[in-house]
Amino acid sequence: MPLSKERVLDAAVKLADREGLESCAMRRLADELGVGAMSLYYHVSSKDELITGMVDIVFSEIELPSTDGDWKTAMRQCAISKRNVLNRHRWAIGLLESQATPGPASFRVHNAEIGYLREAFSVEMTIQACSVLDAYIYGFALQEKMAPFENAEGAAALAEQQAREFEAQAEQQQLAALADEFPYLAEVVAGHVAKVGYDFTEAFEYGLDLILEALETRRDTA
Amino acid sequence: MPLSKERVLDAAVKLADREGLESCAMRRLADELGVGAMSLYYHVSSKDELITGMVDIVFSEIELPSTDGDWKTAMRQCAISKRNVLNRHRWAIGLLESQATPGPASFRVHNAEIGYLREAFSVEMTIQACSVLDAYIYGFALQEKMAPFENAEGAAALAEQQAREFEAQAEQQQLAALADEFPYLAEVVAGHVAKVGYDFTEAFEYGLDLILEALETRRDTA
DNA sequence: ACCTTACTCGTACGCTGTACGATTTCGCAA
DNA sequence: TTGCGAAATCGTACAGCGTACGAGTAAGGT
Repeated sequence: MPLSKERVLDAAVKLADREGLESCAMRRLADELGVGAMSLYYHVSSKDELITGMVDIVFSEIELPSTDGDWKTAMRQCAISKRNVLNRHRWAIGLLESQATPGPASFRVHNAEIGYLREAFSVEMTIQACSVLDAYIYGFALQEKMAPFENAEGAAALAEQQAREFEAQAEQQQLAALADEFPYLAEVVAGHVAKVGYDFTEAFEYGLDLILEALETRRDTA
Repeated sequence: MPLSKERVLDAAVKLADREGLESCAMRRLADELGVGAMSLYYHVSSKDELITGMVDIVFSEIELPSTDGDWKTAMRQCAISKRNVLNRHRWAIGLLESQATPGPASFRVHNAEIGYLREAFSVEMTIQACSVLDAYIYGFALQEKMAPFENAEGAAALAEQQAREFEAQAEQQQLAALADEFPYLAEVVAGHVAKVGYDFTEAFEYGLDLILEALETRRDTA
C-alpha cells in the first residue's frame, strides 16, 4: 500500500489520539508508517500543513443533522456532536479555532450552522448566536480537557480522596489555611463535588439549553 | 539587581507578550535578562514551572470587584476584566485552563466568582453558572485570538479586500464555486461583515448579557 | 535502451530543553 | 584580614525536534 496524504493524516490523527500531540513528531509518525522520516514531506509540505490537515479531519467528523427539523434541535444536535468529536480528539481543542487557514470541512460545518440559524434569525442575530454557541462549546471542551477526572464518579472519588489526604497528611495546616483563605471554593469542592460528583455531559447540556432558550427568547422579544 | 524568580517570570511574560510564546525560549529569555541560559534554572526548576508561573501572573491581573454590588454586575465586570487580560496576554489563552496545578491567583479568582454567585444561587446552580460563564469567556477569547483582524473597521476592510481579490484574481472560479457550495456562509461574510464589520467587544458583551440574563431567569423560575 | 516523472530516504544544520559539573560571588565566624 | 560554606551563575554536552538538500530508486512511455 503506497503512502498518500490521506494515509499520513489518518495515521497522525490516530497517533495523536493514542499518545498525544507532542508524541506526533515527524520521525515517530514515519516509524508508525514504516517509512523514512523525510518521505512524509513528499505528501505534506510541512508540519503546519500536517496539523491543518489533521484539524480538518476532526471537523469532518462532526455530524450535521438534516435541515428538516427546527433550528433549536438542529443546533443542539450539532453542538453535542461537536463536543463528542472534541472529546475523541482532545489534542485538537486548542487548535480548531486557531488555524490561520480553515479547511473545507470547517467551512462545511460553519455553513450548516449558519443555515440552521438563518431559518429563524436575522443575519446579525445569526452571527451573534453562532459566536456565543461556538465560544461555549470550545470553552467547555477546554475545561473538560484539563479536568483531572472523567465522569461524575471519578470526580466524587477524586474529591473524596483529596479530602482523606486532607485529614491524614502532615500538610493539614497548609490545606486548612487554603480552605480558610478560599472559603467559597472550599464549600463547593468539599461540600458538593465530593458528595454528588460532577457529570460533564449533564453540565454541558444544561448550559447549552440555557443558551439556546435565551436565544429563542431574544428572537421572540425582538 | 540580582536575578529572582519574580524577575524571571516578569521578563518571560513581557517577552511572550511582545514576541509570542514560541519566542520565549530559555536561551532567548536569558539573553533578555543579560544572563547565561542555565542561570534561569536556579530560580525555576523547568520550563513547565516557568509557564505555570507565567499563567498565574496572568490570573493575578484579573480585577475582582468588591462584594458590595449585586452578583450580576460583579460577574459582568469580572468577565470583562478577564477578557481584557486575556487579550493583553494572548499566548496564555490555551493554557489558563489546561494547567495541571492551578496557582494561588487562579484559586483567588475562582473563589471570588463563586462568592458573588453564592449570594444569589444554590451551590448546584453556582457551579453551573461558573461553568457556563467561564466556558464562554475562554471560548470567546479563543475565537478572538485566531481572527485575522482586530476591530470592526479591520474586519470590514479585510472582507472588502477579499471581495476585491475575489473579482480580480484568476482564481475567481474556485472562489465562486466556494460561495456556491457554502451559500449561507457567503451571505454572512460577503453580505454583512464586509459592510458593517464585526466588533468583538460588542459581540462579547452581547453574549455575556444573554447568559447573565438567562441565569437570572433560571433562578427566578426555579 | 533511455529519459522522465513520481517517490523515497540518509545526512546534516540549527534550534529546543536541560543534566552535570565547574566556577564565581557573598555573608559571616575566627 | 582570612577562610569557609552556601548561594548563585554559567559552559559544555546530549538527545530530540523540524526540515533543506541532494542522492537514490522504481515505473511508464518512447
